[in-house]
Amino acid sequence: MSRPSQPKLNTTDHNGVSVIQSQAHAATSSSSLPVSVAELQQVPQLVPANPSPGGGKALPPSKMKKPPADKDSEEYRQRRERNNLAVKKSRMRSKQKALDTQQRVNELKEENERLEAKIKLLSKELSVLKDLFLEHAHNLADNVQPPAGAEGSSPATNSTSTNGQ
Amino acid sequence: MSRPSQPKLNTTDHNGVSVIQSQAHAATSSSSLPVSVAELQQVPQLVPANPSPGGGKALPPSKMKKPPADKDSEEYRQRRERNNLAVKKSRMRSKQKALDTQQRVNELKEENERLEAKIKLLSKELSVLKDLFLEHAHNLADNVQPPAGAEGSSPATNSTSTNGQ
DNA sequence: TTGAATTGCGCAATAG
DNA sequence: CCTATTGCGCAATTCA
Repeated sequence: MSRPSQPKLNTTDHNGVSVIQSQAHAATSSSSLPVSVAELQQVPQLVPANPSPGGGKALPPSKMKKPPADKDSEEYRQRRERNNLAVKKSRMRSKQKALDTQQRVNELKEENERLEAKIKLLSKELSVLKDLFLEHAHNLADNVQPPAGAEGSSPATNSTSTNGQ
Repeated sequence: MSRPSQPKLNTTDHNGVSVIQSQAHAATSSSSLPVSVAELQQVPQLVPANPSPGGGKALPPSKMKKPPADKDSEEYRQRRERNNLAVKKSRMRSKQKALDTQQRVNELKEENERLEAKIKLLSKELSVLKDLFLEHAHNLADNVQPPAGAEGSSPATNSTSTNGQ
């Protein structure tokens, strides 16, 4: 949780030294094995040994920390490369996700506009119908029963306010 | 796991070598001299000279490249630090922006729901009013004019379909 | 030309 | 043990 490892030290924290042999990938000709010297670099074993003492089973709490990092070790290089790939992948996904999210915003905004337009339309329709309704109601209430169709007799059209959000 | 195995463009791109002297601020040794050794490291001038050829004006194609990078130069360190700062800042903003965008999505989604609910409501209201209207229209059309308020005479309520967009 | 801002990349610590 | 994430520094580029 959180980030305990935060040495406020500025320049060069863990990095310290980072010498990488420039294995110019140029040539590519014959010399197949570029680096392979020094593979017998034994790390100081923090734990003397663990030859299944007694029963000969279980070895769970092997609190083996980390032998710093065998620099030019073959395996080291391999791990680094793997990690580098993972990092690249992860970052790619991250970026993609950001793009997707941005696009989502655009889509939602669009839909929002559509919905608002629809609301406007419905509101208008409603208001019209209500007005018509009121008009009739008035006619009925006033007992005004014209013999044959008589419109345009409403001086003040009560505009019903649309539901205020 | 599928390991595409990177072809060759392996590590050490521009990096090549990256040795960073610890430069522990704590005076580890007696030489209290802060830092100022080796400052006369002149870089090989890539361009011999540029004595304004022709007129004494204009200097567009001054292909002055960058003397690689004076490693322990005082100014170098300063520039690095500045850049590191800028990088941190930039990344912070970038991350913040991503968060904001994500939140924007949430807000828009919320508003969308609200709008849809409103649409549903309005549609319902409209449908009711329309029905009522039709009913009355029928009554009038059928010339059904009860002496004094007599409703409930519509056996089949015509359900007007709501406008489907 | 200069300096800040971005960007791609590798390293190491750590989370899962 | 391995991959995925994350913070960080370096260097090349792009912007102003």
